[in-house]
Amino acid sequence: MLRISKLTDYGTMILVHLAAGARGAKEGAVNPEHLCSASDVASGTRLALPTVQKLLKLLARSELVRSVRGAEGGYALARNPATITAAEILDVFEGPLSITECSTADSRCELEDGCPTGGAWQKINRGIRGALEDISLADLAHPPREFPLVDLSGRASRLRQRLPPGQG
Amino acid sequence: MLRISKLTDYGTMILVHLAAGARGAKEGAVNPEHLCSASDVASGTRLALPTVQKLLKLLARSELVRSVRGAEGGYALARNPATITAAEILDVFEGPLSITECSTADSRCELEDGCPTGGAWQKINRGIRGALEDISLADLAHPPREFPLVDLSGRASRLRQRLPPGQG
DNA sequence: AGATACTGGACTAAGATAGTCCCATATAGA
DNA sequence: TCTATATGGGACTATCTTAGTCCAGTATCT
Repeated sequence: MLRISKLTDYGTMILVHLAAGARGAKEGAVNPEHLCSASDVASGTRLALPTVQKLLKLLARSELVRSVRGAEGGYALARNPATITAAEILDVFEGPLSITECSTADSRCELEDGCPTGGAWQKINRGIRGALEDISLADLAHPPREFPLVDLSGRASRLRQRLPPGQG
Repeated sequence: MLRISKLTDYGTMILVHLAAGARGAKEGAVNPEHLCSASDVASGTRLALPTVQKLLKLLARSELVRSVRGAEGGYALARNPATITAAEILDVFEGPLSITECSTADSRCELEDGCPTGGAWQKINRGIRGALEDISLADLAHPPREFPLVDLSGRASRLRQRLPPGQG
């Protein structure tokens, strides 16, 4: 099935950690403004420090995380976790890549003329992306029991008999 | 974004070609029962022959394609294209892999206890998979303008303002 | 028998991935 | 000002995956 890299998974853990904010700061209040150092994050997530450093650097270059240099510096979310989407997170770590090569902007598909799939995977990709834009970092931190994804098909569904309505 | 490999893309082209069946056979009728040789498929899809041979071998081992050996042999779909799902196609070429490593059956995630994402990606993965099970090979051959995918979030949507109802 | 065509597997080159390390730079506080 | 603490930028390596090719074996039709 479709895969995201380990680093993306780690990166998500880091973001969730930052969203939880200053756990361990004074009176244990959750405060996403609180600066966490890379070491804080590494011990909090149990990931290796060099890996965490690398990923935080990446995140700081994106618009999801801000950084403060120097002693007492660190990292914090740049925006409210509810406004950061899963799609944005994937963009940071995997780039704006597409489900197939021939659907990225700068690679011309030399088979396109006779391509019998007519870009179906690309359309599916856009559908998935749209769905991921509806999932926020806050959701990732406190996920519902399931993410009921429905109707990629664009038609009345024949096969579906999954979740009853009204859960979540 | 989430990616499928080139080979999966090629494999889909091959399946679509087989679904179109005996184009070029007598009176041009579409007949998915018609046996196509690897060379037929290669010239029909403009893919390299060795690659097509490799992929057809893979497909023949799955339950999607049947093969007949010997002179006048070849490959044909084993089932009606409307009953073959995009999820099954991905399974053949990418294996029953998951969006993250720690959600496959035989790899234990040593971070699971403290994993702050609580398996959110895995849940998203199941959602995507469910949606892909609603897309048939027949759909891939004649895709709608878009695959409107909705509501991965499990809540009322805040951000959505995409496709108007009633298209497809 | 000979031609056709699938079967199984080996093999290679190129690229992506995961992880580590080093040095430069910025800041707070003694 | 000096020092400790942190981030910033990037190089580097081992390993795995991917894409693509090729060959020897086997089945079947004419």
